[in-house]
Order: sequence, then C-alpha cells, then structure tokens
Amino acid sequence: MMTDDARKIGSSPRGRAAAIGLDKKQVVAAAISQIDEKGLAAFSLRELARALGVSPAVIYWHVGGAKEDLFAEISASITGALSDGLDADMPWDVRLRQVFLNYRKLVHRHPEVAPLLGAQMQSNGVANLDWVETILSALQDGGYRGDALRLAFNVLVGGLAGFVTMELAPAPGSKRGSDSGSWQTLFAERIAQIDPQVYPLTSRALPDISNRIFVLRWQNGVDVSYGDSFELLLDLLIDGLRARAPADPI
Amino acid sequence: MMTDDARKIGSSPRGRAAAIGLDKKQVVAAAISQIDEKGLAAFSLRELARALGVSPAVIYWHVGGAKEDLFAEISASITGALSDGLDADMPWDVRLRQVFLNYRKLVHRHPEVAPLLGAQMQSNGVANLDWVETILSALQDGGYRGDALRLAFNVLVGGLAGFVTMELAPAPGSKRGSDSGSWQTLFAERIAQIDPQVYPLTSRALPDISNRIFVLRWQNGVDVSYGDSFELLLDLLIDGLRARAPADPI
DNA sequence: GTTTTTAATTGAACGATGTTCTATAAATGT
DNA sequence: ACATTTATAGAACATCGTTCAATTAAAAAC
Repeated sequence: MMTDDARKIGSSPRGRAAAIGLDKKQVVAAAISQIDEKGLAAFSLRELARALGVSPAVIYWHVGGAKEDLFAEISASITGALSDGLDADMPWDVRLRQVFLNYRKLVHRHPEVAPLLGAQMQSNGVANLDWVETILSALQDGGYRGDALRLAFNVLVGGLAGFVTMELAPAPGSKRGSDSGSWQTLFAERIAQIDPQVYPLTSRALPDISNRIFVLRWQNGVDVSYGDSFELLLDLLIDGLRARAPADPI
Repeated sequence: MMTDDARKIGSSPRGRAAAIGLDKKQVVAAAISQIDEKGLAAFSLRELARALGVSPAVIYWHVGGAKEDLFAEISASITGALSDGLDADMPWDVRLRQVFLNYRKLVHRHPEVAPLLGAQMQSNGVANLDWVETILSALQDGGYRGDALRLAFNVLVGGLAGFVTMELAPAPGSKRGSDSGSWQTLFAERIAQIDPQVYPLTSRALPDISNRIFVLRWQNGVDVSYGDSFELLLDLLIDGLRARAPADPI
C-alpha cells in the first residue's frame, strides 16, 4: 500500500482525470484531522498526500509554497472556529464570553496546534497582538462591531502585555521602581514594533493600557499576567465595559 | 565542505586514531550551543556531527539509541544549571528563591529548549510533577535537604496541579460545585498515574494539597494557576513555610 | 611480548521527508 | 478548432534519522 492506491484508475492517469478536483479547504481539513489523530510530530506532507490519495505535489499546488503556508492555512481555519455559537441576538457580553470559551476549548482540543496559531501566547508579545487582532476581525466578519468590543479586546491586549512585562521585569527581589526605567523602555520598544498601518487600533491604545497595568502591577504587587488574567481579565473587562458604556450599541 | 573535513588527517583513518576521544559531555554541550545558535527547528544530528568533525554514527555511539536520548541528556544538562549560585551559607528561603530565579532565567534563555525539559509546564500535569522532582533532586544533589524543602516543592506542585484543574474545570459560568464531581475525578485519575515507587513523596502529598487548592479555588473564585502562581506561590510558599516550620534545619 | 578484548570511529546503506521540476491531460475560454 | 488555464502525476535532489558491518588504536589479559 504505497503509491499504488494513488493511481487507482488505470496506469498513470495524469492530468485532471485522476480526481474530480481537490479543494484547498479539503486539504486543510484533512491536515487538521491528521494532526488531531496522530499528533503534530507524526504529521508529514507526504502522508497527508497519501491519505488524500494524491501526489505530494498537489498539496504544494493547492496551498502554495511551503509547509509554513499550509500551517498558516490551518491556523486560519482553526481560528475560524472562534466564531462558533455566536448569535446576533445575544447580549454583547455573552458573545464576548463565548469567543473566549471557544478559544479555551480550541486550545484544549488542539494543544499541539496552538503554537502554530498566530497566538504563540506564551512566547512573543507582538504575536499576541496579532492573535487578538485575528479574533477581533473574526468577530467583525461575523457582523459584530462596536467600540466596546474593540476596547474590550484592547484591554485584553493590555493583559497580555502585562504578561510580557512580567517576563521583562526585574527579579521580584529588587526594589520597586528602581530599575523600572529599563524594562519599561524595553516594553515600549516592543510596542513600537507594531505596525500602526496594520494594527492602528492596538498600537494606539496599547501604551495607555500598558501604563495603567504598570501602575497596577507595582502598586499592588500583583501580576496581571496572562496566566491569571484569562478568567479574571474577562470579568474585569466586562464589568469595566458595563460601567463605562452601559448602553453601548454593539 | 561536506564530509571532507571529517577525515582531515589522512585517507579514511578509521578506528581510534581519528580522534583523541570524544566525550558524551562534549556532544551534549555542542548540541546545546547549536540549538542556541540556530534554533531547535534547524537542529539536526547530522549537522551536529558535521560541526564536531565526526561521523553521525559517533553521536549514536556516545549518546546511545535515538534523538530522544540526546534530548534527555540535553535536558539533564540544562537542568543542572538550576543549581547555579547556590551556596550552603544562604538561608533556605534565599536558596529556594535562587532555584526559581535560575529556572526563569533558563526558560528565558532557552525558550525553545523548554518543551524538551521534563517540565512541559503548560501541557501535561504529570510531566510537571516529574519536573518538580527533577529540581528537588538537583537541590538534594547540591547538598540541600530537609522536609521544609520537600514540603515547599509539594506545595508548588499543588500550584501546578491547580493549573491542571483550571484546564479541566467547567466553564466559569456554571454554578460552583455543581459539576465539580466529574472533573475532580478526572484530576484524581491524573494523580493516580504517578508511580508511587518513583515519586513516593509527591504522590502521597498531592491529593491533600490539591484538595486544599480546590477549596481555595472555589471559595475565593481565584485561580491558583501556574501562570499567576510563579511569583505569588513562591511568596505564599515561603511565608507558609516560615509560619509552619520557623526553625526548620535545612 | 604476544594475543585478546574493548572503545571509538568510519563509510555505506535504507527508508522517509520537504521541495522543485517537467510532463500531461482535462476543463474552460475564445 | 485552438489556446489557455487548472489540476494532477511522477521523477528527481538534497537532507534527515538510524543501523550495521568493517576497521583500528589502545588497554587488558595472558
């Protein structure tokens, strides 16, 4: 059972006769299910092609270029699941919560795929922002707009930013505020890496938010990091939004 | 510059004459520096051999078996750095803090290697315990013993366990304690996976600790998860130890 | 001092992988 | 009818992890 099943019709049926016409969507779906079944380490383009009963080159043709591109497609496809269960009739906070629950379920079901996502939550601050933008645009594609939502996500970005600051912050033993100039500068540099043309909203809102978190962090001695922030920030965020824009027409 | 530099002496000098005698330590060190330089994705056994001016088979001979074994060696070597800066003259809480700071520095410098460590902090609860045991034994190898340290690490295990519970817990929207039976059972099953013969201490202490965290979690509505717990738990832990065993002779 | 064993290394080989290339044929457009 | 686009096959290349039968220097045994 090698390449024999690939040419199941006659002898070397080249051209379009071999199949009805594979779809990019099908390729991505097959890739996801394969990774789901056998793990990311065991995943290979050749075996994906084998499972599809098709030559490896076909995948390149559909997905274009390299393995990274396929992963980008996978990422996009999975991220699409963030909109599951969204309904225009829901109140905005319910919708917001739904998106986050979807995310958690996603990471829970595809922990191996998670690092492939734009997220890369734990490693790179800038990538986190990209991910937030991805969610944001997913929401918008679903027809959900409004300043409240944008603000909400930017607050969350601040939470993620807090995680980054934690990683850049000096050791907890050092005096408060003493060495703060350097790492705050470092963080500012990270923020500066965000292209305002690509992410105008985020790049504009981030400095202010990170400032507030900075104060919160060093006044209370509490980390507003990603790890704790997921549920906490969500509540904080919804409450904050309620207080700030109680009748926001999203 | 292919395999030509591998036989730099004469023509095909086989046997022991070819080199003075490569060391397992040297192989591991070279591997680490290569991963450090070019990243984990670009790392290959063949290129490692090339960099060492040696045939690929040599690595197999020195490290034994497969790539995983090399990674295990790398893991062990890196974990050794956890003992950096430890001094018997230090008070125990300073030593404890030092180990954790070493860990953070380590993960910060080798983020790509982190998943190779026994840690796998974010993904697998049981693996977390292994990692704690690794640190514990590293401390013991450094001459640091005592029930307080063991207790300390077990409390931290509880913190990590809390992270797992968070992942297994029902959505925050659901009523407190209503569906708690099922996921607590799930968690108990995970604990049961720990071999008491390998990790007697941990497997004995964990159920009690996880219980306490469970209560803490659902009473206060606060997650004692890994993400927030790193600094927080460390303080909590040291304070707790001070109160519990103020004159503990470590 | 000769022989035997052990430690360390080589090069060749196998199968699998990512990727690119050319050939090919169906579908579509003109 | 002919030309172009679309979708495929298959061969090819370099690389990778891994194994294995030589090979030989050094150490140990005699």
